Amino acid sequence: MAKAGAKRGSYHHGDLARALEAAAITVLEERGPDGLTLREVAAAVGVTHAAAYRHFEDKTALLAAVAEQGFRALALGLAAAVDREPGDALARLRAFGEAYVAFALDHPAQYGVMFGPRLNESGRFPSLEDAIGEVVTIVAKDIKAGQAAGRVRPGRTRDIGMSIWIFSHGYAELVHRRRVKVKNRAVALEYFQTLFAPVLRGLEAE
Amino acid sequence: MAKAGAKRGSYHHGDLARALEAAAITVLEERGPDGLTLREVAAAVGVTHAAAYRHFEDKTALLAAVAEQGFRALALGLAAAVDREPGDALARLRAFGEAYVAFALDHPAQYGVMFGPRLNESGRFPSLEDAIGEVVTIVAKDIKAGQAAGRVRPGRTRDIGMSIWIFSHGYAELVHRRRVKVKNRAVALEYFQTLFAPVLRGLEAE
DNA sequence: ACCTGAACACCGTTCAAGT
DNA sequence: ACCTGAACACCGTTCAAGT
Repeated sequence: MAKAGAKRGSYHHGDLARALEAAAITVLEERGPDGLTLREVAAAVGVTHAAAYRHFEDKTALLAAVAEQGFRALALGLAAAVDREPGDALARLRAFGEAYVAFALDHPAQYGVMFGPRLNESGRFPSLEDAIGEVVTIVAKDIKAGQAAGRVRPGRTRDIGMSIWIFSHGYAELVHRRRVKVKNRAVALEYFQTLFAPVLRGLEAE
Repeated sequence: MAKAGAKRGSYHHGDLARALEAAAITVLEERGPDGLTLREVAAAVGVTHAAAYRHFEDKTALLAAVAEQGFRALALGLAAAVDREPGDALARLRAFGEAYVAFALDHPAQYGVMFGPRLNESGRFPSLEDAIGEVVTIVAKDIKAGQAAGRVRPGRTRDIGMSIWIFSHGYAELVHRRRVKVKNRAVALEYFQTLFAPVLRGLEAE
């Protein structure tokens, strides 16, 4: 049982670290954020669970790697969505929020790890912090452009970015917890637009 | 070690169920949402961990009871805060959001349980659902009053309530995860007001 | 009726030992 | 240098046995 799951080649001289990260994401999306065990991840890769400790200090370190990879993927997705948007600064902010929610909906378990366990207490994993910084940078850029164009209300750019993050994250969270009830992905995104529009209106220049 | 913690009286004919709930909340706020074990809760009450199963079907059921109690306390706090507010409907909505965030900040671990583990998948714990309903009812009442007074934008009451919930929850979540950086409770509440004001402005009648 | 004691399967972590 | 095997302490859950 422990050696099921194939992967014939030995990981001697392979990249076990990345193989474990990838397997962790797979297991995560199958079993949910709580069901992840180091032992199953190792088994999925065809290796003893103790082998993981050669590459990750502990289970938290593996989760931090998964979270970091998630934030980098999120940043790429957000940048692409914003660049794809032909409208003005406000339209780009709307696209940002929608792409953010879409990522959370499409990777629920990974998103759960990104925000779930209190990773990075006491500043372990500085590269995780860097990855989060990328996300923040993306909104900030468009908010400044919007302010320069007189479409977004003046004031601290960071505050406006936070508001957008808070609302997008809060929405994704409550959908995951089934407190916002939506039938499917399409409806979830549509309902987000409905709720997000008035919020954005509050962030417009008067 | 297992019998430390005092509580001289036998729980034979006492209310072990509620004693376990109370102990769970204490342990939770000390150890954090992840560090809670059934065994430590039982030990804190002076009972074998197996005894808990006479009162709760499993660990999840105990957590659900903790969550339910949390939602009821939250509803009481929100109702009190709103009633204390002398201003108009919008001021009451602001008071609602602030009281919501205050509760989350003051009971971080319990709040984590209320939204953390995927409790209540497949409709176990219907009374938990009831408790959540109380919270929703409170906002709805004031939104309707605000709409009647022409202060809150017309449209689906539920949507506006959701937006307020989403923003308050999202803020509390990101503070807990240290993604919103604030020095202390007072600053956290003040910063919430700063961010919440423009959002509320978007929900005003035009 | 309510709780204890002991067992079971499972987990994260460690470490000597193999190659 | 990298992985295995076996051990350790701990967990949730179950159940026969005590009172």
